[in-house]
Amino acid sequence: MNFNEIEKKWQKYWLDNKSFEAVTGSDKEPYYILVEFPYPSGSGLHVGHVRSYTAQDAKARMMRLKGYNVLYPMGWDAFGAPAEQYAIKNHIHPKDAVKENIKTFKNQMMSLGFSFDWDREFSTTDPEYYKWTQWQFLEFYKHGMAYKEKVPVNWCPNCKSVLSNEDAAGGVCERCGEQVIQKEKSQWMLKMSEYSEDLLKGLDDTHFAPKVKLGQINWIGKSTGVELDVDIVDGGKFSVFTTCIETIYGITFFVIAPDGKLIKELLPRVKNKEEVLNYIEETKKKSNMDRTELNKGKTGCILEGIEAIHPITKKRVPIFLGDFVLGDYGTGAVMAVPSHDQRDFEYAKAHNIEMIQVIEGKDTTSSAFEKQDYLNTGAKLINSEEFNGLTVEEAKEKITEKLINMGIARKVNNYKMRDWIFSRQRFWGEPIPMIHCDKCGWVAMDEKDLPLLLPDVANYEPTEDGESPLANISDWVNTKCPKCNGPAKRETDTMPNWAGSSWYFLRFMDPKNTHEFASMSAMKYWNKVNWYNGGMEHTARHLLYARFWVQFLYNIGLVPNKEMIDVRVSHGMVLGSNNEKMSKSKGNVINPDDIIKEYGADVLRTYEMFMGDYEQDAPWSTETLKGCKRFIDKVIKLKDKVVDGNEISKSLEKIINKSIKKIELDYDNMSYNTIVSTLMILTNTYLEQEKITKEDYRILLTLLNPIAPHVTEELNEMIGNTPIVKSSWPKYDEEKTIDDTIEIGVQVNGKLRGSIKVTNDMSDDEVINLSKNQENVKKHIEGKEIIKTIVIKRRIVNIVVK
RNA sequence: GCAGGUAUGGCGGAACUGGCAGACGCGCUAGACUUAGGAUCUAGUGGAUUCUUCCGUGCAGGUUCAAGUCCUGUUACCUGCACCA
Repeated sequence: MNFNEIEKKWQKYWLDNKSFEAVTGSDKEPYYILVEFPYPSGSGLHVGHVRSYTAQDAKARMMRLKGYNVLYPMGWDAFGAPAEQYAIKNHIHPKDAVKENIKTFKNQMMSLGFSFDWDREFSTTDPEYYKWTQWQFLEFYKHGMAYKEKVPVNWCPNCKSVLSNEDAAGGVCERCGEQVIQKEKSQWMLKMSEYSEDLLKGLDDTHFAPKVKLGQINWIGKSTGVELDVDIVDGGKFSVFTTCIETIYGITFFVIAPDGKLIKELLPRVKNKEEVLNYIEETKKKSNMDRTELNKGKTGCILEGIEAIHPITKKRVPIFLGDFVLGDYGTGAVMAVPSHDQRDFEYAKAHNIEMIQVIEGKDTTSSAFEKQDYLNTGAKLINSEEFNGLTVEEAKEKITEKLINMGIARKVNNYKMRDWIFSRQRFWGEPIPMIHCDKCGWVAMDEKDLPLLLPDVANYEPTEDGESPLANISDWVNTKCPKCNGPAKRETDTMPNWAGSSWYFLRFMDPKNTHEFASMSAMKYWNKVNWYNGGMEHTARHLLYARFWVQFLYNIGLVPNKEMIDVRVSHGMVLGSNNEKMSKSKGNVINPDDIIKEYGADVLRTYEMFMGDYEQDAPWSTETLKGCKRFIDKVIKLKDKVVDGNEISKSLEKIINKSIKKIELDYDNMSYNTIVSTLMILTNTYLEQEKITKEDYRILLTLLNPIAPHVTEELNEMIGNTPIVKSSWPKYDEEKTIDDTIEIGVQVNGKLRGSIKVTNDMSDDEVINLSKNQENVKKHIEGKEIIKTIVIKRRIVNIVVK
């Protein structure tokens, strides 16, 4: 059997017959299965893609056989740095590079037989698509959700571009690994922080995997506490945020952020201006990395000439500057309680500041007694006037109450999640459809003029000064103000690559729509993405951006649900055979094309499903792959045993029914590896038979079809059946999944001593008698007193003796 | 440091609400067929053993007639976040 030929044959058949067309509005029940669309990079499809695409493909094919109207689409996330860099490196226009790469990817996907509805294909770089990305940006802008602000941003000196906090995680550039530094730049921002609470609450309406939900919760980073006003001697005040208001009597100093607004206000009153300014400058030079990893020493200096007043005791308290306080979190200032916070403790030691212990229970001369150690332990307050003797939990309430009554505090939630920096100094992204006019300021482009196309130019490399390459193209930049018609300039920054992927799953529901990004009726029909799969590396950010985007659209009435993704799961990586991440430098990369050529797409698909727990990483093993080839060969060999017959063989009835049931359950649990092993067992059982009927064979082929679609279609055709793709999933009969007689173990004192065959109608007494008559069991209970006998139906017998 | 996850033969991994640990596959051993085998088929394969048992799911305890599974403690590795007040 020439698998290359039959694979091509069936791929053509499916395409010609539109076998996988998803029809919006069909009477069948809709089911939307999604995989993350890839960056069409120059290196082609990775075996990791094959794993998740096959898993979802098998699910899609199975659901179609079960009668669902399945939407399983594919497209291309082709904007962004990887495509641009590839183009620069290979000296071609990104547009052409992307076209080329998409072709490669699509061919590879075709050769794997994925059942995508190719009629719905699009790329985020298509003007017909990014027109709507731009249109949605304007919606953000019109609703006050997009704004431009000069902010200290993460800057990658190598890529010459601004990075979002997410892209600069850990203080290094996500793309090139270069150290990120801080730079002030005027950037478009989306007010994602306004959605913190909604994004948190919305998780309840989803069925994301627990670890995925947790990832979201961690990014949002909610903490509940108290914002407290603090007066300054000789006038003025500032606020601090704390989650430990119970330690208020332990305050011995305040610390404010060197990069925050507060210090700018206070600066005129500071006496040691030079020292303070020096420290501020120093902080600016430090990258994120320095502030977190390399420089945990508690640097800083006191603000001379400024003192705070303790809100309750009215004592004078010094104020310090310290870069362990962040300007953009909370109020940019903290109350420092060195006895009960390790950072404050270290700072106090470094600057010789006194400490007051206010919670009893630990010696605080060498380290702080922190909240994670005292909370919920019944620890009591000391040195806290009328609150002495209260537990921490009681004091938290009482002190908060007192401060609120005094009018100097309020309960506040803070979130780590910041606004989304939406500007990139890049060529290869969606142009931001904004125009700056000296008279009118920022003006949104007219919707009618969208899409704002990227200019066709030869030079698209980033400029030295960090401006977008678009800034050099004066034809494009110079335009007229939509408001006053005077001379104006276009925004030259482009959108981040996360933009296009934040709503692509909506477009798939209605990809050809020319007058809206997707019609409400189409979105209502498909309702939600039922099952979304992607890598763990995207679960935090991409999912958060996409959910934010959708929630915004929902709030302005443009999508039917606040959450448009119901189930989200993440697959494990395919590692190299040495158990390390596949990479060119390690020489452990497996190219799917080579495997398809040598073993066929069906074997590769089967193997990737079989290789291990779907959510866990798994190393590549060509040996195991060969085992899967043997399995497929066995299925082919079975054809020689087939005799006419439209009934299931009596001898196979049980195992067939059991297998169908097991496989359905496994699809729900994403246990793809046990689906394959169940099919292997079924095949092995068939092989033991003298003859099998056409019906036996047809059922096996149908069950295997979602995973190995080509060879099963071919074999099915050879025995004269209509194509599986036009048939339906076999039904099982619950009654026939139960064996009449089974063998169960017999234990004595919990140790296995024998086994017996039992039938369904046997009474417990009969089972016990049978057990006791077992040779080996007899030996172990002889001359001993039987204390207890436990019979678990169809499972086990345990005789307890003394 | 914080949060989460994982730990089962030589290897990848099975084991539903606690109920015969090691399914299935790889590898290995022996045999058959072969000029040949890196093809195929058959049998075996957790360890130890006095051949009947004993020991075995990271480690130490506990609950139970019964624990990979539940509880307490602990170790190692992986992932994410990381001076977030």
